[in-house]
Amino acid sequence: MPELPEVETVVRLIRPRLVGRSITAASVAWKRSIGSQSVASFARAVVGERFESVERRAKYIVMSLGGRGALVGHLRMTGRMHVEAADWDPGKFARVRLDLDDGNAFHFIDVRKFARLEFVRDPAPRLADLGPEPLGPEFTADWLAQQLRGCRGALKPLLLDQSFLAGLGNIYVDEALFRARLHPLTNSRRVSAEQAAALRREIRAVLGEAIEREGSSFDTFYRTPEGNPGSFQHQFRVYGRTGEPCRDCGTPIARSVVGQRGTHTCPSCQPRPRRTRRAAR
DNA sequence: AGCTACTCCTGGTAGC
DNA sequence: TGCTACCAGGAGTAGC
Repeated sequence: MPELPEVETVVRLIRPRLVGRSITAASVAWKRSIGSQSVASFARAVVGERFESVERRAKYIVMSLGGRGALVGHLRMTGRMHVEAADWDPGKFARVRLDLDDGNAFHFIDVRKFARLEFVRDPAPRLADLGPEPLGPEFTADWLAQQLRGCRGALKPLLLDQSFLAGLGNIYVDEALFRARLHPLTNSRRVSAEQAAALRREIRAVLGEAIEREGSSFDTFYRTPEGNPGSFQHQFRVYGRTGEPCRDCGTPIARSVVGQRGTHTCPSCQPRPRRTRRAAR
């Protein structure tokens, strides 16, 4: 499922094909994909507008349409974006199509219908609650250590909270926690300054490496806008490796549930915190 | 504040 | 082969 590296990959690939292009027609095959706006008013809002910029903020894709507004996209689990020649067939999961003035068409494709592509006059309000970018300058070891000291809950749900830190999802949280040798149930308040520094370093490392490899494709869903799978799934150390030997110590990777999310750890490299709350299942 | 549960969805898979 | 049941999960929301 698209997390920060996958969204970044999508943005980098579609940006040069969209910026400067104008929308000549819009059609919507699944109404909820565009949020609560009617298809007619969505089409009125976007047709004739020109893409000025395509940027990523956390897992959102913000496509600015002049001063008139913006398209804000979120791929959730199975969303995809393509810019292709007008006769390209987007398949049965096509949800929104925007024809462009250069003869291409932008396609918003989504199997599970959770993804959104909404027109808003001002994207700022819906991005206002997001925490800092993990690859940005605000995300320092000191900042993380200080924030963690002020929180009480388990580490993993906090890292998944987009208002705390914006862009991580289940896969990269599991990978970063493993690399930092921290158990997902560690109480945030008990993370030392050294551990916070390691966690910050590993979060940035795992995201950076994943972007280099154009994200992770371990199922049939995520593809780059060129239709290629990413390759970071080959670098997974714990995610999806339940029962397989830890690459560092050979101990079988364990699966548990933390915060209703499948969670993968090496029981030996990431020992459970001394004073645990009840582990979920 | 921090939990839990629920909602939205459907392809893939396990079990029979 | 064909059926059913269940699973995955990002984010928003509600309730305790």
